[in-house]
Amino acid sequence: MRTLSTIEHEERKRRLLQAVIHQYIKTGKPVGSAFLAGGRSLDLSPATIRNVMGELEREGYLTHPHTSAGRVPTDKAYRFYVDSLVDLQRLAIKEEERIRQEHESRIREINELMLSTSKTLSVLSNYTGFVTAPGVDQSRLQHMELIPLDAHRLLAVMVSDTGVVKHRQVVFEGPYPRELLEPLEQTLNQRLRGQPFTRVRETLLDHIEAIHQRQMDMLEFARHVTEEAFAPGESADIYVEGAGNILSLPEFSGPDDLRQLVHVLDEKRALGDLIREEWGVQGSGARFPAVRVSIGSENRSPDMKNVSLISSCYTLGDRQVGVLGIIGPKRMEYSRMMNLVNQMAQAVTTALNRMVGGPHE
Amino acid sequence: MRTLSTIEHEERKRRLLQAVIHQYIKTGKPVGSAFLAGGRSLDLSPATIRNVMGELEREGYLTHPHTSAGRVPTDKAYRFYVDSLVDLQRLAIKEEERIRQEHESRIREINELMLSTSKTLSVLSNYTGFVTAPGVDQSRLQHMELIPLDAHRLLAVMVSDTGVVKHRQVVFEGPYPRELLEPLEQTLNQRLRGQPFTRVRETLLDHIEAIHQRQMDMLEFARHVTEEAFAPGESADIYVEGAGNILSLPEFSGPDDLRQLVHVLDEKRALGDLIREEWGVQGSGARFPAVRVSIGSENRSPDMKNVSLISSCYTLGDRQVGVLGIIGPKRMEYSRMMNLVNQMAQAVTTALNRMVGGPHE
DNA sequence: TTTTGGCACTCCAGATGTGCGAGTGCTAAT
DNA sequence: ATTAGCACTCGCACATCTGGAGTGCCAAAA
Repeated sequence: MRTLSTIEHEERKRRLLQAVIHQYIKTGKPVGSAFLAGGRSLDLSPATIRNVMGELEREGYLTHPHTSAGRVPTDKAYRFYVDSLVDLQRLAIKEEERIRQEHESRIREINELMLSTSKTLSVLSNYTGFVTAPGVDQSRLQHMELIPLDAHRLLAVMVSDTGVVKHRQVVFEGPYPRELLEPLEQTLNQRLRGQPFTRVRETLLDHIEAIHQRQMDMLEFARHVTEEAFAPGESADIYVEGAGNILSLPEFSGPDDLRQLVHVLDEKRALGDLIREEWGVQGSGARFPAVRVSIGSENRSPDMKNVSLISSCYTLGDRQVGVLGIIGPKRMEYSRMMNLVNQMAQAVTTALNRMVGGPHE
Repeated sequence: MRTLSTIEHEERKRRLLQAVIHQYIKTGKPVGSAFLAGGRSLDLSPATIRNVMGELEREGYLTHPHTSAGRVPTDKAYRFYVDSLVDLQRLAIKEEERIRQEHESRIREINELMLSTSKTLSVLSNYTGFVTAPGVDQSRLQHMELIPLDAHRLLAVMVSDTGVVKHRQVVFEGPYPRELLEPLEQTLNQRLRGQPFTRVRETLLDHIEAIHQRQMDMLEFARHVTEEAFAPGESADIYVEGAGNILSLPEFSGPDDLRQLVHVLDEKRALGDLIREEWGVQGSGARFPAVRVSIGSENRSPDMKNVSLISSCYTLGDRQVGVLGIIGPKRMEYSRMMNLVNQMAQAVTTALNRMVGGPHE
């Protein structure tokens, strides 16, 4: 029989590995040599396959659960698999339609958009879907309003250019100078429009003496309002849906793995940090690979060593303002899921830009 | 031996039942006659105890998991047990302190109050804690503001007397008459202040012709704003914390029970309805029993047949505006938990009233 | 009449054993 | 380089066994 060149050999190995992973993803059970020999794409005997699998195991792509079980892909194998999925072949039109239908109905507010998005992700993937709301870090103040509530409380309403509305009560010990409300509001709007949220507080406190031109009263008033309104608050607006889905998977039978996972989902703050970290590292500089995949131990959090995270970001203009994605088992249909996440990211981007731009822009 | 009167007999039975439940709550394992005989409070032989337990079983208070296991309390037994816990003896001062400390720090906004409350409940109980935000049904509109965003969008901000702020974008097809903003705002505030939220929409739409006095333009404008601003939106503001806690309990080992439960917690909307229903039935009319307990099958939802729900409501003035509580296994330390929930309800009531009333009232 | 000790009985839980099948690794033949 | 064949290894499912915990009932004691 003809001698195989090293290149051909490697190529075959790769094909075999893909077959193993593919099969394992489908069934979730360790896959043995006999089965693969049965499939038509590889035309080899079980014995040969065994040899190759042996190699792959030595190179760290496969493992045995125990001596006489089939092979199971390692994280390294998944990584290889995902990397080779550059194609990202278009979803069948049908599925694309499905996404639209499921998602596009009645979203008018940011809040609804987030809710709808996480739910859609969860339903279509059958795993856990999440979205982070447009981050305060990335947004700029567009408008600010001070609404008097009573003699010693007023409500500061802040609207960001991403369409997110935040509000905050400002409480005074005694009655505040009501007549200064409007002038202050004007000043604030003048100075703050377009400022990134993160800096708004310091900038303003730094330059607040400029207000002094008017009145001594105003100074204290302005300072207090600023302090309170822009005090760092609860962050981590993250929407999670379908946490239950993931629990019904066979691989999470042990109550230990399971609890870990729920713990992650429970601690939304932590989850938010994790996701932001994932996307924060390399800024929007790199021509973005659109969809990122973290497999098992590649994740920062050890609690997520048994799951994979597929995420993408959505943008407003050219700023990436939020992240969305799904959390599922390591063995999942990566190509479909990556597509789903990708589509959703685009959908959200579109929706967001239209919402903020208004219907006529 | 002396004859026992029926009364004495019943009394003993009761004591025995309590002992069984108590023990089962502690250990989670079926309790047998021998064990109870060992305890000093009952001074009876195992045989006698068996007899009595037999009776209790026939009356539906106890069951066998299988022929030769100890007895396990039924829902009926738990109900009995809870009903007999009228005492609600004060928590040890220490624990009361703990609640204060854990909870009272830095809550200034309703949102933070809710967050902090559910978290506190969860941490102190080690189960799952929840709070429903002050219901829209129970609140009245206190103030309303219309903030122009751009040529065809404005933001309606509504403040309820419970301190909850809602906002909503109103989008116009074309530009709206900006000069009518202030008059409309005034009119709205005049007519709507003090109206219950639930009715605000119809009332206004009914009487909207009254505005007609001014201008024809105004009519359409006002109608559109009203429609959009008060359109029924996402309801179910419910905060849930510590969903993970409950999963680590031995009784939820089977993935089936477990998934049910997570499902409930996942579907916050459903959970909210459930809870509201629980408290909606008999209005605030009855001198309120402060803390309510639903055990297993007493719950409306079949998904909750394996857990108990301990809840109480908090009030603003004399209106009960929200519900809080914990979800835990049927076998839990009812007296302690009921106390906890009770305390928390009082704490939230205090905080809420102070917040809304302001620091000087 | 009530309580109690005794006893037979039941049934689960855990330990132990067995056969089977799936899958491997190696070697010798092709 | 590939393949067939074969011995070997384990885990899994199943049956079997056994100890113990707990019951129900009965007859004796209080």
